[in-house]
Amino acid sequence: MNIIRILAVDDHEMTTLGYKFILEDHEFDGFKVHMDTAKTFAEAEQAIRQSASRLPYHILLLDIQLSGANGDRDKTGEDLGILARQLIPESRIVFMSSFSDNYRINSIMQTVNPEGYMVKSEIDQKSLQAMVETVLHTPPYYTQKALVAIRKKMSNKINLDDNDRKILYHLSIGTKTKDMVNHISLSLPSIENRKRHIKSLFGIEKQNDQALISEARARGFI
Amino acid sequence: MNIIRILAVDDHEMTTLGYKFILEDHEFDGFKVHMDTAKTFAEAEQAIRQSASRLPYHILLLDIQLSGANGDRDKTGEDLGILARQLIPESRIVFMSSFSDNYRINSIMQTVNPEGYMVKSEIDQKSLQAMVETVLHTPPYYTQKALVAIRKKMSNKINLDDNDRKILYHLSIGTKTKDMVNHISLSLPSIENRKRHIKSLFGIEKQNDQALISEARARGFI
DNA sequence: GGAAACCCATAGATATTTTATGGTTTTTCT
DNA sequence: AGAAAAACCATAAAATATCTATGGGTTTCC
Repeated sequence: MNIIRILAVDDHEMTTLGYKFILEDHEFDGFKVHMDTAKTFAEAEQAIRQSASRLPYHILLLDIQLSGANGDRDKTGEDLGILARQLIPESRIVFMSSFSDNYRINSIMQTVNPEGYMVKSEIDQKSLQAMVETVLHTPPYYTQKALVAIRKKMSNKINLDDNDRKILYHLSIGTKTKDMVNHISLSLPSIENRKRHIKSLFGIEKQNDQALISEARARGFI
Repeated sequence: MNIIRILAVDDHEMTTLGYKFILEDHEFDGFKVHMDTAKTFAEAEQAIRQSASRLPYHILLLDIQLSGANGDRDKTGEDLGILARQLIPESRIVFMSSFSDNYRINSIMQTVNPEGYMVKSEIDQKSLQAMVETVLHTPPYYTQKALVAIRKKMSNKINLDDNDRKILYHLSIGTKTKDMVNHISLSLPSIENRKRHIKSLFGIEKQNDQALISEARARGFI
């Protein structure tokens, strides 16, 4: 009987324990699951590094939010995913996220390109088991809410460049336009111009930033 | 008991009949299916137009390839989808395609943005029924091979503009570079420049068109 | 071997983007 | 309400990028 080795990372221990019980108890066709768990970025990193030199994990289940040990701006599950892709490229990576916000999903699809993405509210026993099967044999596996975000992005004809996206991102987190010059290597008038340009692409000429933000959100950019 | 009205369009009559038997016989939760079928673009268009003024179809199942009556370059299922979106915007559209080629899927996701996409080799009784349920209640529904193409596209950081994509498309169908000036409003040197540029984006500088085609295919552009 | 197509480089012409400047309107805060 | 801050807008010059014409070299294919 083959053993599928999984590492589950989540700062809520109950969550990883739930995964562990469900998957280790289940009778898969031709294999059994063995699961390790980690609660912090550091723990997870160590586990991944160790596994890299011996037996790489078959699957990594990563929460995106990892509350830091000391509370400050900490490494996320996304960083962990990027690291894992380098150290153990054969491993399948699945994100288990509380939110299905578009900006996050888009970013993760580009930086990590995971084999799976599950929105936590949609996870149950059956979907967990289906995820493992699918990810091992015919990835990818996405839950419904993740699919909705992905569809939104795919159907989008407008392609903004990096600077445009940065502008939208900063708008969304409340950065003032005049302060964006410190984060984006463009002059103030250029940023204003681009905002105008994006508004016209969105069909909301002559409206204010609030309208831009909500339209960008509706279109899945943020 | 509610009736869900579906129009299935496919030039192979056996295919639509298969859909009809499977879905009309199945006991859904709270509704029954009634299915009309059409074999050609013209038939389908008429059915859609008629339904628009009375009772719009709940779901359209569209094949992409519709062999024309007189054999020449004909309207496709994609055109039908675009038309249907205008005439009966509330209807759910699902493409039933023989191929999962990326260019097609990308194009359709942008022009029609269907509620579902099924690759025919993956269709069976169970998935058909699941598709109907999902598309009615929580779209979208994509089969596995469609998902693979979608994932490939999503994970792609590089964004090419319309002309770039046209160049790749024409390359893929064997158009000679010097003949592309007839299909793309650019001069020959510009097209050559763009090819070079795309190659550098793909990391295959100084290689020939064959390499470009296969790289573009690997990255899901064609 | 020769024609056709591909590949490459240069330079002038075009188009687009950025920037500086100066102003008006809206929002925000006291 | 009134002042300050920030958002908006327009113009023109500067900088950049893109396109095109031209003239080659190189590969591919009959």
